[in-house]
Amino acid sequence: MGSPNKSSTPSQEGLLLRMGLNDNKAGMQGLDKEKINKVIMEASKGSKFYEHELKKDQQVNKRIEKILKLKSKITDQQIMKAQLQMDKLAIELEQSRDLSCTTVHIDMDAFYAAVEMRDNPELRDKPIAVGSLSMLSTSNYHARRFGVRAAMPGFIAKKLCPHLTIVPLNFKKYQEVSKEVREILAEYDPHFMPMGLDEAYLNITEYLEGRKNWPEDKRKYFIKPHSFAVNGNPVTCDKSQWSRDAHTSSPVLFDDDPVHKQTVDLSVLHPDDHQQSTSQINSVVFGISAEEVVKEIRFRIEERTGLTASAGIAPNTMLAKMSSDQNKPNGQFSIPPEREAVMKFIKDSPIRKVPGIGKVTEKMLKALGIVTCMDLYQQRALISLLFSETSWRSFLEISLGLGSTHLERDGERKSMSTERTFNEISAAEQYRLCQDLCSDLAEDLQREGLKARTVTLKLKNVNFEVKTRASTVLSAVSTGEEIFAVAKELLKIEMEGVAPQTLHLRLMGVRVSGFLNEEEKKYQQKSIVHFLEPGKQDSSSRLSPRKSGEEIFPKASERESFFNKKRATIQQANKETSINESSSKQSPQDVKSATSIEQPKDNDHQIFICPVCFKEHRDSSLEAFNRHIDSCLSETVEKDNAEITNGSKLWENKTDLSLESQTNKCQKDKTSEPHVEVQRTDKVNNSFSSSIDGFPQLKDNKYSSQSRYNCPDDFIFGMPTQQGVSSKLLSVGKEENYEQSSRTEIKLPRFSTTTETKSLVCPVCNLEQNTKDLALFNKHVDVCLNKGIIKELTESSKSMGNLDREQYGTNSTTGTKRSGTMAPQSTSKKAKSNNSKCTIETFFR
DNA sequence: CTAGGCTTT
DNA sequence: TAAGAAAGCCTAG
Repeated sequence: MGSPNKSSTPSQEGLLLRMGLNDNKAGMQGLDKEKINKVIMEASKGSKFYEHELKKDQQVNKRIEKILKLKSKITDQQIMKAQLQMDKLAIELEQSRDLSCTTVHIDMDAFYAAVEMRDNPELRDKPIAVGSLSMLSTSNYHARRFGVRAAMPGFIAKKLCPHLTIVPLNFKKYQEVSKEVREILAEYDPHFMPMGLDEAYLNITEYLEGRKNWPEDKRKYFIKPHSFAVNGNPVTCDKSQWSRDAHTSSPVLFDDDPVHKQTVDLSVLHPDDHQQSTSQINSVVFGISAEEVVKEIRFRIEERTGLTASAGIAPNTMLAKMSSDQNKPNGQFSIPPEREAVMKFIKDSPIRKVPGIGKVTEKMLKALGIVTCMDLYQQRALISLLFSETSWRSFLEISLGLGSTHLERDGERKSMSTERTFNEISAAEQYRLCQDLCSDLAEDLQREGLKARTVTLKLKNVNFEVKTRASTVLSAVSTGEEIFAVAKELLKIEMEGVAPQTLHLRLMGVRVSGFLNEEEKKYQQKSIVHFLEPGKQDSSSRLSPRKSGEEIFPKASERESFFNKKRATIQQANKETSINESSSKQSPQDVKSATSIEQPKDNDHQIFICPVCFKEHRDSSLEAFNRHIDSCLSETVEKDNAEITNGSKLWENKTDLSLESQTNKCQKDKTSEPHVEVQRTDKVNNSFSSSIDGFPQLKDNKYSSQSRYNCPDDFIFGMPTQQGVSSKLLSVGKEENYEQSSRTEIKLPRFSTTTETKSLVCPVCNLEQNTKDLALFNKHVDVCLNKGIIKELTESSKSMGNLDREQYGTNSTTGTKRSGTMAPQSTSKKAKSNNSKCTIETFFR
């Protein structure tokens, strides 16, 4: 595939490949391909997009250079040793090869386009694509011959194929059709795994077992007289088509296409049939083999939806997916469950066909002379020395034709996001958009009843450069306001970073991740309730997260600057007394005692320190203290809200950006924070961004450290905990101590109230601790935490590093699910030297 | 943890 | 005029 195009320069070729337009998938002639590439180049050249693609391409080239340099340093001896190791591993893998499963991959042909064609007969003979002038989701096979492909902008497609009809997306419809298909699939495997709307994996092993004994009539299907009611217009199919080929209900797709080869006729449909004779012409009986079952599935899909599907049958998902690609459209391919058959198939398969190997990986491997899976196997030693362990392991498995044999139940969701591309907008509009994104996201989030700990802002500038900024907060978020509170800060920081310029964005996105599990949800809810209303048990009244942690606290930069100053003061005083202990080595215990200076030692001498004003409150009740905090906070909250409203106003009415209102606002801010110097420029956007909360810009922000302070929840019980006073503030200094203390940064608040004497549940082990002594209880929690950390450490050390010696002893399971990404990064020097060292040591173990 | 990247539909 | 959205995983720092 993809014989090199002589007319393109290497870089062009690479780029076109990257753009996904040059792999000759639709089977065009070389000449056509050349023309196509030329048109694409002309349409692309000079665009920002193209420039960015070039840049990315150069980055990949750099990576390749790096890897080649590494390669040149590898000695024959190293290769030999690696070879032996890989072979040893290969043998292990071989032993665990499991051919007992029958996996099927079903792939609807040109799905969206096919649906549109089905529903609009006028489109049938035309090249069409689904999407917009800016982006196409898919194209029909007719259009593909012109080089029109998915992920290509429509305006370029139009240049390639002026008669192209572009149909707008109609997601609801596709979802409905997809649902119909899924209903069929579920009959063969109730646990089938859908991948998007048009693909699915099935494990039909069990089904096949049961079907063995099925009587013929259970496998018999009647052929519908083919007329599809399409939007009220019955479409009758050409009779001649049907008498010739009962199963091509979509002559639509392939009528003039040489690919027609795959249309199934009755004789092909059940080669092992005995039944044809007895049944009428308009019925069909399917056999009991996997092939027959898959034919049946495809037949039923077509009968039901009028759309064709391709399928692959194989002993594992990787092979099944590759197989389904083999005879598309409207065809199927099967790899018998024999090692020999598997190897025969894998041998000549280009690595690019392997799911998980994309353009970049392909290019990198190609630079090493690896194109087919056989190359991949032959170069296994080299690969093991050049790529990360995850990568080379997966490469080895690929080259042996191994893949996961069971379909993992779709686990819990890991993240949720929404993003939007737009024409350039002002800073005020950017804030507003961010707000919208957040509330959209919150809707989805609440639909699934999720709360997230990490909020990530994604920005793409007009040069297509992508930036992400994340912040993890202790009090999980779920409402639009809560998410926005975090996202806004991230956005603000970015804006300030370029001030007095504005951000020239073309996309903004918000993502949330780190979802709370059920227990954590309950726990966090409880903590908040306790903080806000100690003594009251009515948690239901608090279910509205309007007042959850993030919301009621001031915003990040305010906290940052404000708390930092206060903390610095305390720290200063603190240092002076404890400088000796903290100077040299300090155990985690020491860190804690140093940091817990404000923690009450026992019930009798409670000293609360307000996290807002930092005043001490001796001998006051927790209720009174919390009331104090509330009042302290209410100022900042008010301010916050005012700002948000202000921002919205700015969005709605730009004329309101008068200098006067700005000045007022700044003055107001100044009153609450005397140290603030608000920058004012003539540019509306800038004054808006720099005065959005009236705080000075934080130069050289490092988000990671900053976001650590973002969350005031370490004050949730009125006391700063270890987390709140990170090593950075206390100048613990030593790296290991920092590591330790940050490791201990488990998102669990401490209990420092003793007003309630009911039993406490350890947040780590979940066991009730019948102690009234908080110090004791906290100690227990510490022990519990340490246990967890130790466990974590041992586990992570096990799975760490390249060629970790442990790994050679363990037999890896065949079922290993390969992730979507191989991301074979060039190994760092350090890693490499470790790598070979381990290699040698391990091997002679 | 954070940031950037790769891959997939 | 015009080059997507959503999600998962990997890796380096």
